[in-house]
Amino acid sequence: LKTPLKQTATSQLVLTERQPDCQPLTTPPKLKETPPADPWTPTSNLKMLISAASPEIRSREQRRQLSDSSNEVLQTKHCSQEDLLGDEYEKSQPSRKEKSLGLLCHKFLARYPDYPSPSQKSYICLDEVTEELHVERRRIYDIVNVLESLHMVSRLARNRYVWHGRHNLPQTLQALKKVGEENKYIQQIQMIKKREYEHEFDPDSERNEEMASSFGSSDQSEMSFVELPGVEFHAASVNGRKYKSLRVMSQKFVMLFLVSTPQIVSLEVAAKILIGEDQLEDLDKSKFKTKIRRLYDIANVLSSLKLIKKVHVTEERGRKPAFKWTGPEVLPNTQDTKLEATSTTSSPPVSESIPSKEQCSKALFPSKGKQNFTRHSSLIKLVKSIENDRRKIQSAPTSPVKISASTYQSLPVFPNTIAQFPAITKHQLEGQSKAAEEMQMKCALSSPEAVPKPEPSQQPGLSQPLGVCPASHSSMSPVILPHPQSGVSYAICLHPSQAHTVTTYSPGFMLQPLPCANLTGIKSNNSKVLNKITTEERDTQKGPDEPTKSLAAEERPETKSETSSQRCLKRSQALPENNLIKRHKSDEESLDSSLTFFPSGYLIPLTHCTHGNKAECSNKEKAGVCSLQHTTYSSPITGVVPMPASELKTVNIPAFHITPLNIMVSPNSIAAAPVLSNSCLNSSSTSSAPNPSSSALNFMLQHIGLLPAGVQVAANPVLQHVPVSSQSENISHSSGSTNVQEGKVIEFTFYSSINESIFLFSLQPSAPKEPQEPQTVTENFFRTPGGPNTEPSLSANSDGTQRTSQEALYIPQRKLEVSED
DNA sequence: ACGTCCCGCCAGGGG
DNA sequence: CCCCTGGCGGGACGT
Repeated sequence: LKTPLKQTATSQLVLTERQPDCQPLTTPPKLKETPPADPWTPTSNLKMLISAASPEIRSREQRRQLSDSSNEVLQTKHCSQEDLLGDEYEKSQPSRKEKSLGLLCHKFLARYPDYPSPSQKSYICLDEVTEELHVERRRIYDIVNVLESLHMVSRLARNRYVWHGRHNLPQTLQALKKVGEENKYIQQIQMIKKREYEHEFDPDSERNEEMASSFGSSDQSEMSFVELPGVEFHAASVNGRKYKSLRVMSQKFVMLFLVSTPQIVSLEVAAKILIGEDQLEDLDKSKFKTKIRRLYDIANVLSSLKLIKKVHVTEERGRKPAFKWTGPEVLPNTQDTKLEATSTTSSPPVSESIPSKEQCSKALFPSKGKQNFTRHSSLIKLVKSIENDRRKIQSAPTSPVKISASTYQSLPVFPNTIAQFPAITKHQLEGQSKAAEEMQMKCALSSPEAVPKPEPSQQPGLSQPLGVCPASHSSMSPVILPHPQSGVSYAICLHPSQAHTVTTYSPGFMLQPLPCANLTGIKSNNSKVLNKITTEERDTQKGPDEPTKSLAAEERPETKSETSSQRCLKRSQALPENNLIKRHKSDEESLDSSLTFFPSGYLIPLTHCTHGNKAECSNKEKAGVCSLQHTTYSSPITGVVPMPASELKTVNIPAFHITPLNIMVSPNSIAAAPVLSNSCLNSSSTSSAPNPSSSALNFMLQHIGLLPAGVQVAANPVLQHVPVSSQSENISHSSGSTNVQEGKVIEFTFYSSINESIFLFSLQPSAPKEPQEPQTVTENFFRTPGGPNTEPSLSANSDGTQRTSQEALYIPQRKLEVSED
C-alpha cells in the first residue's frame, strides 16, 4: 500500500492506539456519524477505520472520541442519540450508498457551475478535490474520466483539469451520436438481441457466435476517442496510449443511448457491444463482469449528470438493469462542427469515413437555414421567438459571450433550447419529430390551459409530404402499467403531453391515431374481463424534476397553436365515419359526456419492417432517400422500425387500405408479411396464432369508430386467414376501465388472446396534465425468422444500397417493460 | 442469490 | 525514481 499511506497514517495512529486489534482491510463497514454534506473532518478517515471494528467497539470509540474531540455538534448529537438507541445509531452511519460514486460525483459537480462563464476558466486541482471531498484519488479519476469523455473537463497537466461545464455537451452528444451511427450500433444491438433469442431456443448452439463476432470485428472503429474541435485532448501523450479505456467506454456507452430509439440501454447489451468491439467475442465471463462493473461506474456519473437514469427492463427472462437516456435530445445536426476521432488503433478518423445522414440532409436541403422552416408555420414562429430570445441573450450587456474557440456558435446560456431549434427543421424533414414533439410538450407544460384543440381549418400541409404529420406518429408511446393486483401489465399509449419520456418511444406496433379527435366521453363497461387499470403510478411523479426548469420558461406559447397532429385530425374529421365514434359511445354506456377528450393514444401491434438504417445511407447518391428513410424511430432493441414521418400521410397498403381514414401504416409492414408468417411458425407460443396486429387493428378501428363494425381489415396479406368474423376470438374483450382520479381520464382496454397482452387505451382530457414519468414501457420484441439464411448480415452492405431486407422482418413476440427503479 | 459497486492493489508511464 | 493514472477484480453491501 502506497498511495493511501499519507492519509491513512494519522488515522492509523489513532486507531491503533485505541484499538489494537484492528483488522487489516476489507471494505470498511459503515462508519459513524452522519456525513454532513461538506463538513468532512480530518478524522473522517479515522472514522472509516474505526468502523471496521465491531459495533460495540465502534460505538465506544465513538463516545470516547466525542468526549475528547471538539469535533462538531453533529457528533455530539449523534452520541446522545446513540445513548438512547443503539440501533438508531447504526442507521445514521453512512451506508455504502452514501459513499457511492454517484454521490461523490454530485459533490464534485456541485463545486462547479454547469455553465461557467467562458471568460473565467475554472481549474480543477485533483489534490484539492481529493482533499475537500475526502475521497481517494482513485475515485476522482473515475469521475473526471467520464466527464472528460463528455468534454466537460479536459486535462491540462498532471493533477490539473479545466472545467468546461456543460457548454460542450450539445456538441459532444451530437458528435457521439454521429459516431454511434457510423459504428452501426443499432445493428449490433439488434444482433445481440437476436442472438439472445436464438439462445433461448436452442441453448446448445453456443458456437454460432462467430457470425456476429465477425461482423463485430469488421467494425473498424475500435478504440477511438471522439474529440471536439475546441477541446482537443491535451497531453497527447496520455491520449496516445491505452489509458483511455474508461473514457472511450463512456463515450460508447453514451453513443448507444443516442443511437437507440427507445433510448434505453441495458447494461448487458452495452457490455457485450463494448467487448465485442475490440475482442472478437471471447465470451469471457470475467471480462464481461468487469465490463459491467465499469459500466456501473460510468453510469453512476452519467446519472449524476442527469443524463441517464436507471430503469429496469423486464422481459421474460427477468429483470435486467438498464439505463434510460434523460439527457437532452440530440440532433443530428449538420452544423459545420467537425469532429475528429483520434484513434489509438489503426482505424482512420471515423468522421470522414462515412458520409452519413448529415450529407444526406445537406443534399436534400442545400440551403440550410431558416428556409427549412417554411414548411411549418408554427415552426417559423417558434424559430423567430427563439431567435429573438437569442438575440436578447447575446446582446445582454452582462454577457459578452465569447467562446474561445469560436467553434461553438451555440449559445452558452440556453444550449438546450437553441440546440433544439436547428434540429426541428431537419428532424422534421427527415421524418423525425422528436424535437418538435418535445417542443410541443414543453409548450403544454408551460401553459396547460391552452389546449391544442382541433380546429377545422384548411390544411396547407397536406400538399407537402413531409410537413403533414410530423410529430404525430411518434407521439404515441406505449407504456406499460403494471397492475398490482392482476399482475398483468397494460400497455398504454400516451400523448406526448402526458408523458414526456415515453415520447421517444417508437412503438413497433404503431398506428396513427387521430391525434386530437374531439370525442366526448367514451366508455365501455365489460370491466369484468379486464381489470381496471389504475394509473396510480402516475403519481409517483418525478415532480419538478427536469424538463420544467429552464425549458418551460423559454418556450413560446405560439408553438402549440397549430400542431401537426391537429392537422391530421382535420383530415380524419372530414371523414364521415368519424361519427362512428359517437355511435360507439352509445353502444357503451355513456359516461360523463360533458368532458371533452381526445385520444391520448392507441397501441396497436403492427408488424414492421426495418428498413435501411443510417448505416445503409452511406452512399452519397442515395442521399435524398436516405434522409427520408432515416430510421430514427427504429428501435434498435426491438428491431422495429416505425415509419418515418414522410410515410405518414398516406396509407397505401395492399391488404390494408384505409387511407382516407388517416390510418397510417408503414408500407414496410407489408413487406414484412411473408417472413412474418414464417417467424410466427418458428416462434414458440404464438406459432399458429394469427397475427394480433390485424385483429387488434380491427378492433381498434372499430372501437374508435373508424371502421364500420362489420368490416375487417387485414394488416397483412399473409394473415388474412385470420378469423375476421368475430374479433372476440382474438381480441377477447374490451372494457372500459374507469379512470381513477378525477374521472378525467378514460381508458379502455382490450385483450389479445394471441399474444396475451392487454392493451390499454386512454382518452385524456384535453388539458394535459403534468407529464408523468411512466412506470413502465412496453415494447414489442421481435424475432427474426431464425435460420442462418434469414440471418441479416449487418456487416456487409458496403454498397450502401438500401436494404429493406429481411433484417427488418421481425415478429412482435414479447413484451418488454421498462420500469423505474 | 444476485445486483451494485466500493476499495484499493498494482502496473504504466510521465516528469 | 516518485507518484500520478487508471485497469482491474475481490468481495462487501443492499434488496
